[in-house]
Parts: sequence; structure tokens; C-alpha cells
Amino acid sequence: MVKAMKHGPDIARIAALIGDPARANILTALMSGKALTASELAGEAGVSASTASSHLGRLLEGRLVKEARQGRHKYFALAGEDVAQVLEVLMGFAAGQGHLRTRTGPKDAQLREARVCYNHLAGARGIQLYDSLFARGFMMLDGDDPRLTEAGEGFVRDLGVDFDHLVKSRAPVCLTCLDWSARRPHLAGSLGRALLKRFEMMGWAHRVRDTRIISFTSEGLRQFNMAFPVNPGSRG
Amino acid sequence: MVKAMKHGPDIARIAALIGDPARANILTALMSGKALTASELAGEAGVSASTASSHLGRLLEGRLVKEARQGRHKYFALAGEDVAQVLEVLMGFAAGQGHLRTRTGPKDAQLREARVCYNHLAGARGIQLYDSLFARGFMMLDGDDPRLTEAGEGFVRDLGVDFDHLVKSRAPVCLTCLDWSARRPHLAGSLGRALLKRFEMMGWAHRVRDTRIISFTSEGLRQFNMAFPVNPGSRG
DNA sequence: TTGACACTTCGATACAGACCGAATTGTGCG
DNA sequence: CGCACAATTCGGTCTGTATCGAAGTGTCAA
Repeated sequence: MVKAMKHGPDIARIAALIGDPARANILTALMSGKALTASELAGEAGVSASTASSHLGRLLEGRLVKEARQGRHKYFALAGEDVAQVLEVLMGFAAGQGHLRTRTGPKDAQLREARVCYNHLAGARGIQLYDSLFARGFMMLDGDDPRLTEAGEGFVRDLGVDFDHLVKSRAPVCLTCLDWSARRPHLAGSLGRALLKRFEMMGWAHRVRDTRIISFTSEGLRQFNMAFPVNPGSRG
Repeated sequence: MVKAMKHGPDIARIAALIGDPARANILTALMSGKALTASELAGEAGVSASTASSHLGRLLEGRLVKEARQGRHKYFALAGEDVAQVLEVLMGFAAGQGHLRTRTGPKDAQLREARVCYNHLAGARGIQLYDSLFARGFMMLDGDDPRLTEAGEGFVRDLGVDFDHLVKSRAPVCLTCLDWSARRPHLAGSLGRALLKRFEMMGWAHRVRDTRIISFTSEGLRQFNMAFPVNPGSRG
């Protein structure tokens, strides 16, 4: 008699992969969107290089991460945005449980303010961006996922985003991603990534090394608020 | 020196809880929304009563399930909709990986068509309901979560939903929940639950025992399509 | 009260896998 | 070529925990 197997997706398999503290640390570190080397990840996870290598092998096999050899380094990154979303939802739930691993520190406020979620902007600024695009008619819900309106296309082009390039690549341009701190959607997809990259290029903001925090300059924040007003109509 | 603890929510803790096959089976069974007894869950998980009891104790401690004593039975249910959402996202990812535990059977088509997600309608019919409410102006996005318009309130009242009762209870009325088969949002929250219950009371549909499938009668489906048209404007 | 049943606790076993250090392979630099 | 460094493989230890059966607690119904 075959062992009683339940139908449905094999949720235990991947949950177990995430369920080990060392691997969870690795995945959390990769949520920054940056590709990290095996040694860096070993440091992040707090384990030796050999154990980290073992963990990375399992994560690869489970398709949670992908690798890219570069010389004698091997860079690892999350396998895709869907992985990032799983982690975000998990984080949101865990945070809601109040089960933070350390007491809330000064970093937490900054994380809620603006942080990188895999490769796009999350936190209060991420929500502001998302809401503003809707409020100004630059984006609308196309049933399932959001979609840029024609006006929206012009808007992001004006911001310096190479929109044609985004469309040409096969990745979905607009996706929503649930924010774990505020439980509200923000913009993911290749457009979300491109916008964050653009903000960095224009010097509005930069990622704080070794964290997921995004720090806006005061001038950058002014420009950002101008581009993505929260209360449209109050000015013109 | 304190062990290097990473900041952020303790994602490993709950992922490990879900990561055990027996516990994953238990949680999956509870996704039907029904409260099940410890022995039933032991059967679902394919383990002895004593091990199931141990697992349920851990799930309780981790706040993933809640219990309700009833005579000599002890009923277990998912602790909340947030737990259900975590599981849905996990299932969606696992399904996307193609890592189904059994080969896809005839049940899968029915599951995609209409199924219960925790306690509300998901699958193609769930998406239809969600989209139709928006298209007809009965629901709109209030920034974060959807909200019924005044017309929408009248509409659900006409369907026989005790809307005042929903509002009085402290639970959120409207929430969205991401569908794992179609990756599109559908309606959760107490309204989502109330609507499904209403469909069952009116005999439009019923849950297939021991599965998450919701089976519509042919007449029930006709009524459902009438109440929640997909292409509004084609008729009136 | 006694018996049937639901569930939990206990004790013991067994297996998986997390971990490290040392040795190995492979790459780049001088 | 040979050194330095990144990463993996290997052998071995050890803790954690999933698992069961049997015994214990509690609840309902005769």
C-alpha cells in the first residue's frame, strides 16, 4: 500500500527549505535583491563556509535561488519574484505574530519607511508610489494585474525609464506585491525594478549597505514627493 | 558574544512548522475552512493519534491553528485568514514549481473551477465574483483593501446577506486573497465568507465532502452567472 | 458505575540533517 | 609556476524531532 499522499502542491517541501534558520537567514539576506557570494552568505547565516555550501546546494535544488559563476566567485540570488513574494508574505505573518527575532530597533522604523523588496521599492514610499500612480490615472487595474495607462507610459518615460526595453523582455511589467509592514500592495515587476534603479541613478536614494533599507536624500525625497504626490489636486 | 541573530521577523520558526509533511497535511486539510477533530486530522495526515496530538500542540503554540473544545471532541481550525493566505501563497509557488505531490488528476480541474479557500470562494468562480463586483461598481479599492459601495451594499442585501451583522462584528468585511491557480485576487473577509454561505443556503452550490471542491448545480451556476456577469454591458 | 471513545502524556527508538574541520578542486594573480 | 583565495566534498559527531505503542485523563452514554 502506497503511503497516504495528499493531493495538492507539495507545500511541506519548500516550507522545510525555508524552515531552517541558516537557510532563512540566507534567503532574507538575498531579499535585498543583490547577488551575494557563498562566503558572504555564510557570514550572513552565521555558519561555516562548508555548511553554507550545503545549504545553497539544497536551495538550488529546490529552485529557490539561482547561481551565476563569475570568476572564482559564485553569486547567488533569489530565483525569481515569486520566491520574494513567498518570503514577504511569510515575513508579514511572522511580524504580525509579534515574533521578531530581536527587539525592534532603530532600523525597523527605517525599514517601514523605505526598503527594497527583492528589487523594487517597498515600505511607506513604495505604497505612496503605488497609490499615486493610481490616483493620477497613470495606472489602473486590468482585472488581475495593474497596467500602465497611455498617460502612465508617458510619465515613466519622462522619468527616464526605457519603457520599450521593459516591454520587449518577457518578464511581466507590472505586478503587485503585498507589503509586510502595512499589508498593502506596492508595485513589483520589471517596472518596479526599473523605477527603483532610476531613483538610485538620479541620486534620489541609495541602498544602505548590508541592509534592506533605502535611504532618501532630503532633496531626493522632495523630488520623489513631487513626482508621486499623495494628495493630488491640492496643488494643481 | 551573542549568537549572530539577524534582524527581522522570525520566518524560519513558522516555515519550519509548515515544513513537516504531517503538519502540512493537517494545515492543507484545514484550508477547507471546516473545523476538524484531532482524530480526523490524524487520518488526513496519515499518522497515529498521538503524533497528531503532538503536532497540533506545536501548531497551537505557533498560533497557526486554534482549538475549540466540544464535549469529548476537540475541534481545530486555522487561526485566521492570514494563516490561510500564507498557505495559499505557498501552494501557489509550489504548484508553479510543478512540484505536485501526485500527478494531476480530474480533481485539479474542479479545484481550478471553484474551490473553498479557508472559508470563501476561490478559483475561476471566485475571480468572476471579484471582478464582477468591481465591474458593476459594487466594489472599489479604498487604497488598501476593497470596499463595498452603497450600491454594493444594497446588492448584497438583496442577495440575502445580513450586512449589518457583518459590520457589527469586528472582523474586516472586505479583504483580498491571492488565488494560487490563477494568481489573481478574489474576495475574502467576512463578506467573502457570508457570500459563500449564502450560495450554499440557496442551493446554488455545495462543498464536496473531504475535498476543497465547490460543486455548482447547473441551475445554481445559471443564477450565479446572472448575479455576477462577466461582461457587463452586453445585456443591460 | 462501568464501558466506549477522544485525546494527551510518557518512554523509547530511530532517522534525518545541521554542523564543523580538514582535505580537495578550481580560479585568478603575481 | 606557485601562492592565495573561493568553493566544494568528505568523514564524523551530535542534536533535534518525528514516530509509535501503551498507559493515563477526561467526557459522554447506558
